[in-house]
Parts: sequence; C-alpha cells; structure tokens
Amino acid sequence: MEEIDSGGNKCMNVVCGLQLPDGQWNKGWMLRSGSFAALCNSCGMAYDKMVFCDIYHSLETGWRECHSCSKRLHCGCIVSKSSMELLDSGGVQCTNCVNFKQTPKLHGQCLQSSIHTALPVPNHQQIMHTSEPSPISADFLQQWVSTSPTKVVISVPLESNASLRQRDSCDGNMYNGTNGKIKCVSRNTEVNRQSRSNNSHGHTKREPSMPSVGDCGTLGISSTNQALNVPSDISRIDETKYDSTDNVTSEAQPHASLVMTLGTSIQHNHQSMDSFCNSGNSNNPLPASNTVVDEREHNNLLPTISQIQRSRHLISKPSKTCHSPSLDTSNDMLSHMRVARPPGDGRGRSQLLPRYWPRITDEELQQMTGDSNSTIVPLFEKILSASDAGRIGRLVLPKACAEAYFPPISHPEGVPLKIQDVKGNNWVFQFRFWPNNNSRMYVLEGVTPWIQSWQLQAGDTVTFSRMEPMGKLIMGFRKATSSVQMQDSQISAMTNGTDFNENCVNTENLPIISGYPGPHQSLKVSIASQLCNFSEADGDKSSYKVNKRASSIEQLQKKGSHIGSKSKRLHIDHGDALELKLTWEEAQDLLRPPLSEKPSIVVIENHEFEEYEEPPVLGKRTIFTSQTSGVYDQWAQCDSCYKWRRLPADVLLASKWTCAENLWDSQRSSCDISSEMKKKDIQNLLQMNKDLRKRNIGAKLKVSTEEEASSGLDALASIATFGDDTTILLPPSTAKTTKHPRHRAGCSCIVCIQPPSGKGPKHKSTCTCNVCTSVKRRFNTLMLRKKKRQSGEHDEEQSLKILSWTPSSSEDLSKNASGSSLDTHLSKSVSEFSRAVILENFDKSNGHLNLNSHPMQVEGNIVHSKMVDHSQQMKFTEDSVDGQKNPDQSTSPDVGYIGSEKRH
DNA sequence: ATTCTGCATGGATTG
DNA sequence: AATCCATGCAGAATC
Repeated sequence: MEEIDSGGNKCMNVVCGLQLPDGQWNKGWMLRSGSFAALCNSCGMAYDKMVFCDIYHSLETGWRECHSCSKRLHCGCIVSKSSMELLDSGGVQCTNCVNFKQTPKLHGQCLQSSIHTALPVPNHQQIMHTSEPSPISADFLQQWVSTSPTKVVISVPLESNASLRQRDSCDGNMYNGTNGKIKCVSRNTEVNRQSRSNNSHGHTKREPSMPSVGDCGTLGISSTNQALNVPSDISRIDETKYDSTDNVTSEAQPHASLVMTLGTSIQHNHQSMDSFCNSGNSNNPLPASNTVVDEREHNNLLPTISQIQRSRHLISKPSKTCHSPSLDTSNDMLSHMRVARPPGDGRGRSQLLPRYWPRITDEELQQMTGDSNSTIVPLFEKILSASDAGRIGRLVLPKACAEAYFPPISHPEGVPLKIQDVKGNNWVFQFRFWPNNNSRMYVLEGVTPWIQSWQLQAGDTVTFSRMEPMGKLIMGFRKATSSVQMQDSQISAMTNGTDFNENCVNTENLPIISGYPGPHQSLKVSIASQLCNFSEADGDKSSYKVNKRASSIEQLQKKGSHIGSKSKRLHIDHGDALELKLTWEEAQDLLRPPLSEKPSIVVIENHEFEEYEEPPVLGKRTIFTSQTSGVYDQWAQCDSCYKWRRLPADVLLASKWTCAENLWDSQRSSCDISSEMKKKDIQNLLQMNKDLRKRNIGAKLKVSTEEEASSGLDALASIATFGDDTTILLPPSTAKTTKHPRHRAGCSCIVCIQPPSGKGPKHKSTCTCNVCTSVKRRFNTLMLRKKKRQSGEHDEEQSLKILSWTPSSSEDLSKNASGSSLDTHLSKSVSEFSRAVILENFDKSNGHLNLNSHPMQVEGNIVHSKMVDHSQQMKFTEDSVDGQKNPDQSTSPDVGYIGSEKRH
C-alpha cells in the first residue's frame, strides 16, 4: 500500500504549505522514506504536469539543460528526479529524449545504455499493449545456465507456451547444465506486471519509480529498487485493477524471470518468491516495499525484504533486450535502466567516485532473489583497460575502492586475496600496491587466468561484491556492449568473430553481480550525411559498409586499445559523429582544404606544396567527368532530392549541398527540376565509379600490405599525417611506440619535435629537422616509386589512350579550372611532380571511365575514358580512389593531406 | 629473446 | 593544483 506523507496535513510544497483537508491531498513524488509527498490540488497538478519545479523552484539553483532538447531540468531536486537522466558522458537528458532515443533500440538489440533514472510512466500503457510474446528460448536459457552461478531460480508464468518451453529447458538441460541447482518456479512474477499495475491504477500521476543516482545516497537500496523490484510487486494491492486493465496483455505475454543466487540456500528465497509469486492476484502480505530506508535499518525492520533486495545485487539475468523483444517497450526500458548503486559499506566509501559504483539494471534487479543465509553487497566495478586485460595480469584497482573494500595492506608486497567468481570457483590473487607519487597504486596481480577463463577483454567490466555475512569477495563481470565507450573492446570482440548479439547474450547471460552502464553513444553512430546520401543513392551501400560492421570496424581495432578514461579522447561526440566505416582512402577522398583559407606555398626540393593553417574539412563527394571537348564537369548529388547536378569542375562543395545552392545552373537550382542526366547514365556512372574505387583500393592494399598491419585508427592517423607511404616515411623507431626510447627532454624524434596540434612555428623549407627530412625523403621515395612503376608498366602505358592526356592537357586543365581559389596554387604546383602524377594516373587508366572525386591525388590514378553510350557524350573520368580531374580541384583533397604533411 | 617486475610518466579527472 | 590511473619503460629474471 502506498504511503503518502501528508506532512502534518500540510502541502509538502514548502512554498505552498496549504493546509490539507483529510484525504484531500494528491500524491506527489516519492520521498526518501519511500512514501509519497502529499500535495494540495494545485501543487499536485503542477507535479502531474511535470512543471512543479518550473513553478516553485525556478529561482533555485541546480537547473541544467537537457543534453538533447535543452529543456530545463532541475537536477538534484527530488521532485524532478524522475523526469531526467544523468548521462554517463555527463550532463542530463530529459526522459522524453531518453524515450525517443531508446525506443527504437528496444527490439532486437542489446539495450545497455546508461539510463539511471526513471522514465516517465505516462507512455507505458500505450507501449505495453504493443508488446509481443517473450522470445526467451530454451537454447538461450541453456546457454545462460551454462555460465550461471551456483543456484538459479527461474520463474516463469504458467500461461504461456514460452514459459513451458523455458520450464522444459529448466527441467532438462538447465539442471544438467550447471553445477548448482536450478529451480523452475511457475509463477507470474513479472515485474512488468508491476509496472502495468502501476500504470493501471488509474492514476494519471507519474510515479517516481526510479530515483536518480544521487538519490541513492548512502542507502544500500535505492528507491528504484523499491519501485521495481520483486517485493515491490508484492506490495501492489491494486491487482484487481491491474488484472482488469492489463489482463489480456499480461496473460498473453509470457515473461521469464531468471533469478540466480550465489547463496548456499535458497529455501528462504523460495519462500519469498513463492509468497511473492503467489501474490500475483492477491494482496501481498508483505509490507509495502516502496519504502526506502537505510540498509542496516532496513535489515532490522524487514529482514526478508532486505535480504531479497540486497541479494538482487548478486545476480543478473539473461538480457531480455537481446532475446526478449517481446517485452513491452516501457518495461524493457525500465528493466534495462542501469542504476548506479551506491556501494556497500566500506572504509571511506563515501569518497568513491560514482564511476566505480556498481550499476545494475532494473531488469537484473527484477530478477534477483534473496538468500536467507547470505546477501551480496555490490562494492564496485571497473571497466577493464587494455592493461588490465592484457597478458601482464595486473588489474589496477581504483585506489579508493581498494582501500575501502579490500584488506588494508601496509607493504607493497600486499597479501594474497581469495576471491570467488560467479561460478563459485575460488581464485587467489595478489592484492598489492606500488608506491606512486606519494600515493599508492593498487593492483590485483595474477588475474590473467581468471580473465582468460571468461574471455574478458578491454572494455568489459569487472565487478566486485561482498557476500555477507561472511565477507567473502565475489568477482563478476559484464562484457562490453555496443558503445563508443567500449568501442575498442567491442571492435575487438567483433573482430574475434563474436557476433554483437551473441556477445550480448554471452555477457548478459553471465551471472553478473553488478552492471555497468554501457554506452554513451553507439559506435555505429550517424553516418556523415554525404556518405549516406551518396551511398544510398548509388545503391552502393557496401562501399561504405553501412551494414557490415565487422569488416570495416576491424580495421579500426587497435592493438593497444585502451578503454579507460584516457581513451575518452577517442570518443566521438555524436554531434560530430562520423561513420568510421570507410577506408582511409575514402576518408581522404572527402577531405577538402579549408574553404576560408588560402594556402601558403611551401617548396620542398623544388616541389611546391600548399600549406594550410586550418585542418581540412569534409567536403561533398562528387564525380568528375570530361567531355570530348576537354571540358571537365563535376557532378554533385543534391542532399535533398538526390538528383545529380552538373557543376563546374572547380567548385568546392560543403558536405551538404542541395539544388537550391546550385549557383552555377539557375535552370537546375531547384529540386523540382528533373535531372540533367538520365537515370541509366547515372547508374552506369555510379557503377563504374564503384568498380573503379574497389579496384583502386584493392590495388593499394596490395601495394602496401604493411598498411593493413597498421590497422584502423593507427593507420588512418598515420596516413593522415604521413601519407600512405608510412612504411617508408616513418623512422623505424616510431613504428612501434613500445620500441621507442622514453621521450625525454631533448629528444629529437619525430614525435617530440612536432608542435602540438599543429601549433607552433612552421618549419621552413630549409629546415632539416626530422620531420622535414622525413617529408623530403617521402617525396623522394614517391618519385622513385613512380618512376619505377612507370618503367615497369611501360607496356601498359603503350596501350593507353593518352591521346588527350599530355602534360599540355594538364595545363589546359588548369586553365579550364579558373575561378577557383586553388587555381593559382594549382598552376604553381602543376609542376613536374604533378605531371608525373597525372601521367602515372594515366598509366592506371584502363579505359573509358574517369570518375573522380578529386583530382591530383598524389597516389591517385586517373582513368580516362569515354562513356560510349552516354547520351551527352561525356567522358567520365574517375580516379579510382581519389579522383583526378581538374587540377584545381584535384588539389583540394590532396592539399589538405599534403598540407598537413608539409606543415612541418 | 621473451617475460616479469617495479616504478615513472603524463593525460585525465577531481577538488 | 592535486590526484588518479593507464600505460610506458627498463632492468631483472626466465625461457
């Protein structure tokens, strides 16, 4: 029974303080005591409409803005705590935005996003009725059980086939699959029902079902637990309403509750569960659990509930997000909220950073059961860094956590520490510390076997809990999910052949003592619009690997991935999110010189290069064609109507461009106007573009296999900095940082002498520093390679139709490309080097198509061809990767590239 | 040559 | 500014 604290018959809004007639109050927010604030009608209405803080607390401090919609949120106020979420990445987000963001992910994906606070209830009803049957399969259960802890209680509703299947699996495989005891209890234990019942009360008022992290305070059990946990379900007395309103859906929806415990006895738990389950349609004999009290106090007052609740920390259960799309959305969302639980008692635990607070999804909470003999107190958790998960076998422990929960040690040698894992196996690790900066650095040594036994890797989370009253340490884990936070590890996981969902299953199914919020952002964040459009329009999604995460992300994997705080610098703000599923060639292909910048010319060994102060920008991918007259055109696709428009070859477009911005062809400056090019021609063009790109990329990959070795971001970064000839450019000492001697003052290596972030004095053309030397060496090498290649491909050259491509034609080209700011630079820089490049590109041409995104790529290849059946008798030219064409333009992408290189 | 071990470094975070 | 902690580093130990 919900308790409402009428606060002495006064409206609990201190600003109001209106005397409340008996029984004439409105239920407000959940108080720390677990009861609800009593409000007068007006205040209650304000609260219901979620404008309470706006009205009464507008002048108070603590207001922040929703990260997404900028709605003002009164953080830190108990009244508003259910209307917002604390984001793992910092900031807050209103629940509306959270809903919007989360809902699409609910089905079929692992929802591990870090949601800490409540979602608004109002939408529950609607969403719940759209739910589907639970899909938890026997196989899934079996898989889960195979890694389950000692004892598992599975409760499933009798009414559904799904439940029968689950029970079958319990009776059969699951019993055999574990070393513990598994008991299937057929009950309607769904917390979903609880949620439904919450919603079916007929109240329009929201219920602060989930408090924010901060509200947990020192409580061992958050009010969230109270609202969502199993016992709280028992406390719902309004089952009649629940049944009447949600009977259909609830009965039709099988839900499985998987409850595990590490305890040695589940008898009491069974009783609790039984009583709880039996209470499905009856009043719960237990007191209302929407009561938040101090854990110790709670233990005294409500030992049974306390044990049940505390034991919830012990377990997690199979993720329904992965396997139970049937769960109604709201419940799914609720059940997957990962709530940071203030850690259990410990020395100085109040100083523990929330980062290390154990976090448990409410789904896990819902599935937890208690043990009469032991309870599990989550202590802390940590995301494994690369160092932690590496072969060294040293797990760095957060200092505060180590000092709070591990035995005190006075000597660096430390003490052996016996820790039990979730399978009940005992492990002995050396708990020790190193002196460090007048402090200590605590490590757990010898964890490699344990980590390997669970196949953990960087990005996964290790959890530490304590079994009471024995005080035994329990070690659990949770594997990383799809998140940028876990990006490296996830990439690693995927490249290890683990399917994402599979990974999710494995992780969520494992008996996790606590959870960590995963993701802030999906690694598969938004795709740069121009890529998206281009890709979709030309039907070549594969070229950007939109749907193939593993293959492309694999290249992003770093050997020494680090997931911890330091890796945050690798995180991509979703505002700047860019799909990283493109090759570096493609990335280079999109680079444009900063539009507002005029480059300065740097001459290195008689070669002129453009140097920009600003980094290159992403430009729109375009296609260059040439007409028989020698005039070159550029084709760009409108981001609005996706029609292709002919533009002057020297035009530089921003990443987003629409017909309305077509300043060069007023007749086609509207999306309403049909395309100049026939559809068939466009398809041909794009197809050839695609083929040539593939061919070129393949050729490049062959040329530099070492580039493959330096996979992912390393390669991208290296190439971005040094060009594609990394192996030549990079001094051996920088190939592996681990081989490089420690950087000290006076170190003259290429790393140490670089001005940070491009700042600092420029290197003069006469500079003989390592960087400049490297640059010069690089171009020497390039030239040598080109000459060598030219001679080696002489025969091929003979067969080329270079008719129109001679050095003079390149000059023509530069002439044609007038008006561009790059023109002058180009005419300067179309030197021997440029010509050599062009000639070489000709060498690569194989016929009739020369599509190119940007001409003048250093390593680019020009394919010059003629579209035989093109209605407009255009010659499409394509640079397989980087495009070649108009020298003016050609400089653009490369310039940024070269420019950065020249910067030194 | 490789791995282990203890410490140092410096970026990130916190106060 | 202080502190934390991920990881680099180098000498020692081991293979």
